Amino acid sequence: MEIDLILDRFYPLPLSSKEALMAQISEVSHPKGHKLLHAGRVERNLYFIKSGIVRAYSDSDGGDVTFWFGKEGDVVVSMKSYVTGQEGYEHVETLEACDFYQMKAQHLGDLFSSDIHIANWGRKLIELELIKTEERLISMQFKTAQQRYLDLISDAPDLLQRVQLCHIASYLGITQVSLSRIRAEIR
Amino acid sequence: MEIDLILDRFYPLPLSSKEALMAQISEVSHPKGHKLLHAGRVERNLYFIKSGIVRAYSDSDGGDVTFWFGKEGDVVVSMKSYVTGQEGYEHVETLEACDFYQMKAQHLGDLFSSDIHIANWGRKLIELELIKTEERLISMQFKTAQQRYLDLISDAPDLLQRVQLCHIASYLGITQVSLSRIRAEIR
DNA sequence: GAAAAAATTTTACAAATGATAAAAAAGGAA
DNA sequence: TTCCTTTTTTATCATTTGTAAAATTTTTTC
Repeated sequence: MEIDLILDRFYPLPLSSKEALMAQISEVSHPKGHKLLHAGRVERNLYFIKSGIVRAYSDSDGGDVTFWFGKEGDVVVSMKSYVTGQEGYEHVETLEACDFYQMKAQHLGDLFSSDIHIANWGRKLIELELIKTEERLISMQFKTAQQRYLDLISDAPDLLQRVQLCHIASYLGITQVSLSRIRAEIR
Repeated sequence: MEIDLILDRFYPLPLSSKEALMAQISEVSHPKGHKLLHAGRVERNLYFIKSGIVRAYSDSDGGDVTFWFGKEGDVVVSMKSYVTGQEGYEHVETLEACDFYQMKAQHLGDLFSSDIHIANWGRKLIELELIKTEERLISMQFKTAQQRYLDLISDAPDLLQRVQLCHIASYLGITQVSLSRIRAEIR
């Protein structure tokens, strides 16, 4: 997905603002398995996914817990790190070979201060992210694992083809064994 | 909490911007049990809590599920409704007699378009909200109900005094019986 | 303060999920 | 292909959580 299209996904930008954004963006590619963001660091870059798929995860007692998948058109940013300037709690790794559009968080911050259209574009981007997170939180709170799995395959059927089941299980908040049982029941 | 202090919680605003915001704000009070926002409606107002406590909840099969508590200084808004202009999925009701600062979403939108400081203030407000929601999602995914309860009483001990346990149980994603078991274990 | 209502806890049993280990299936490399 | 590694499924048992109903405590009302 071209950067031009990605930027337009969130909020209509005047051409001059879009160009100001694009002037700060470079392209970068990473192979499958590359770690893009590291928990415990203050991350200084953010990314838009041109192609490929990534996951965000946190360390836990018995392994890691995936809490987000990103694909073409999505923004990759260590939210905690970006918002508060403190160490982030998430790792992000590529699950396929990926192409990214890369930008320094500092540069984006500068644009927020100088261009009101970009400030509102950034606001909208975060607002949409918040809605999605809120909806997932609610579904974690009052849907069963089986319902969450069914929702997932209807919302993002390609995920099953592209992502290992162990990551999907942890994204759903269950063990891989439980997921396997659910899949067997449905069949 | 005075509106002046509330506005400053998120982002430093120049005096002129703060005054522009305050010019659009009026005060309103509601008794305990009042429904401030309704699921299924497009809500046109947002609120800052001057005093009191509220909960946001969604309808579910067997009753309602509380997914947010708001108290002094917090913003009350139907996020879905406000962001997308579509019907919201949440109800908000007062759990105590409450005083609010009220504002029309439309007016705030106008200020976002005309005042870059307010646009960035709004962005910061949402960013902080997103962090909180993300942290809760992660804790739902990889902490036990008991850990979540312990976190809650250390983060917001006053909640236990002010809110019924059935709401706290549903906020934690468990039944009231489970919560009761946890409380008995800890004692 | 007593009666009534509401909120919380307890109990017993059922269902769902987790932990572990082992088997089966799928995918990759020589 | 054939071997080897990784991923997924199956089976067993232990633990957690849910459901429903009763018992207890707390709060409200008169």
